[in-house]
Amino acid sequence: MKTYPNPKELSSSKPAAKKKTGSESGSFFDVVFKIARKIPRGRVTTYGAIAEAANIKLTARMVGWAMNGAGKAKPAVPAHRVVNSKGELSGRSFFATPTLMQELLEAEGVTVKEDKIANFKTVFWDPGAKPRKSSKKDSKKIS
DNA sequence: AGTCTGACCTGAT
DNA sequence: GATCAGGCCAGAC
Repeated sequence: MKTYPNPKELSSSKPAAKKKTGSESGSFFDVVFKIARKIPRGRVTTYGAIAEAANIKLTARMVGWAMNGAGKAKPAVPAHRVVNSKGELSGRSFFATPTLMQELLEAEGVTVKEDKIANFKTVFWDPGAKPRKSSKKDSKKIS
């Protein structure tokens, strides 16, 4: 819906370029982008998980906002690998095409059913989890 | 400076 | 088990 008086093109945001005191995290956007880009192929994560990995400083909502610049972020952020807690492609409408998100996921080996991740829990990847080698299967229980 | 929205999450009813 | 409501932080007008 957009209550914007003049949607035009939403070209006001400019997250990139914004150093801060030299801290690793320039903007909260950067943090989200970093984690989003860290998502392995064929795997998906949730906004909440990213927020948690970001330092709790951000909330799940903020993560979604950061994704607003994902399309402009470079390299492009795999926002299609980010879904909500329900495993639904909530932001699919924000993509170039509402089906692009699903296509990308399926192209990576992720099974999408009805705009939702089929084995969401299976393909779910925790940004906070250590990238340890696959010594064992990641049996994670989502709270 | 104040207001409002926003790709969410969790708890409570 | 499903639905409602509140909360959260940050950017844009």
